[in-house]
Amino acid sequence: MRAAPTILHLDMDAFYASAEQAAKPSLRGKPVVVGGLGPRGVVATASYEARRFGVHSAMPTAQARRLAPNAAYLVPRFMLYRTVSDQVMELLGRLSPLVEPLSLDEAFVDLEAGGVADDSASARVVGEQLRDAIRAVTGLTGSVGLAGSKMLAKIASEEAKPNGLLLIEPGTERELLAPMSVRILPGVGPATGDHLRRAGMTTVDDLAEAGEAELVRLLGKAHGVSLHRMALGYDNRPVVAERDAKSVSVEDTFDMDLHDRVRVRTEVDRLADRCVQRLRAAERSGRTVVLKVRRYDFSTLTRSETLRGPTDDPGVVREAAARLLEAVDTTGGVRLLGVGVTGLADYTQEDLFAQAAGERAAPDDLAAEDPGPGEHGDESAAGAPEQETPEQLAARRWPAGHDVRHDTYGHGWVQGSGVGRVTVRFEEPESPPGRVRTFRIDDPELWPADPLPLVRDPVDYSSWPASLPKSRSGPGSSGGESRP
DNA sequence: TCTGGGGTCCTTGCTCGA
DNA sequence: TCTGTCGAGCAAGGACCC
Repeated sequence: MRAAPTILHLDMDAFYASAEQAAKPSLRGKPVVVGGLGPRGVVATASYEARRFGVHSAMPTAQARRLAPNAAYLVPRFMLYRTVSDQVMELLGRLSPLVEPLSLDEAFVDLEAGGVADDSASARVVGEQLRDAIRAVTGLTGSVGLAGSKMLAKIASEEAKPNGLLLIEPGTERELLAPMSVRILPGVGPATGDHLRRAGMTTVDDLAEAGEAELVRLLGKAHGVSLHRMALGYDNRPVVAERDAKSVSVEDTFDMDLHDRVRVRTEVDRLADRCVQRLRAAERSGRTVVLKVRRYDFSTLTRSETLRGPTDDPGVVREAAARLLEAVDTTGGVRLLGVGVTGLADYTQEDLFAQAAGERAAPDDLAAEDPGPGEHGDESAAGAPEQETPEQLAARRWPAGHDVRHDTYGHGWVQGSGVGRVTVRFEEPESPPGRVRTFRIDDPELWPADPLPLVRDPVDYSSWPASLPKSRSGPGSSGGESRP
């Protein structure tokens, strides 16, 4: 427990919303909500300005609109977020070979393994320089937690938010954790939190005092043992750089419940094909096919079937999913369908009989895949404009927040669209806030465009962190500020 | 108010073979 | 031959995370 605080946890602040504000000058300082905009959408990220209205992640977008009617509502643009995330991960990779990404905006780094820090002072210097580097390269802010374990580093970055750094000194862990809510510990969500509260435990100290046996009795072996250890500040999980995926799945929630059994079957086929596309892109195959059905009343059930060997054959997955669907009662309506594959392998040991049957039923035609109703329109094919027919022009969709280019007015983004019109604000990441113009959706001068870099000429960090840990003279280093 | 999508891990219950 | 037991594999669901 007295390990040097050389585990770093980075958490980008309100990542998707901040990236949108950086890309769109007119949104800076204003409430921004990124998420699903359909009738059943939920909030992925809210900017700090939107959070002041009570908007938060996982809230239904309809509810967010009631709380913050004047916020900007945008659909996620994963291509932009992935690009920024790659830049951040590249910086982390300069610090250590042991970087464990948790998502696009979060990662653990083992600084000691990278030889850039071995005590509190050097770890703090690295943390400050990293925050400066991220700001210089991406234009965004991130919060850094430093501690002797992953759990404590993550708690530290949470406490440091937004735009801060917190280092937990060895020996102070217990004292720091004791008064905190049990919900601060990883693995304690709403259900476990309620369970513990009913047993009279609300703080981390309550868990530590309760003892391992009592927690095991309440929560089961694995959960009870690990929770008690964490309550005492013990967590020796290593930072793991490479993690193999264990499953691949796709799912869609429909704007309206599906009642037609034939339509349900069609959607399952479509999901199976999308799932196999993802599987093949990862160069994997899988042995167990899982069908997920969420019914009209939000009850969710899964059905699975294990094949004789792993497959990446769309026909085989489609047929297995269809067999599983046969056993599910869908009267009353279906809200969500999902198809997944688990038991992943790097090779295919095809069930030859099943494969042959699949080939008879449908040729291997994934190239003809159609995107389906749940596709988010993300990563629209931007690029060299080609001649479009009037029908194609009239059918174009302009998702809110996506980039566009107009032959006359230049680069902008979609502020809204409807009744045959699309409203565009013409501005770029490093321009002043721009003005708004409205066009017909089939305007032949208007094109989907790729996102622009958030920082046009970033500081060169290619030699960073050569000078660590002795000095803090890394490029762009301003010393930063840290809390508390 | 009405709850996304893509994952991971754990628990429980059942079956089957040694 | 029958019975009990144990572990592995599978299926389903729940909780959690970002």
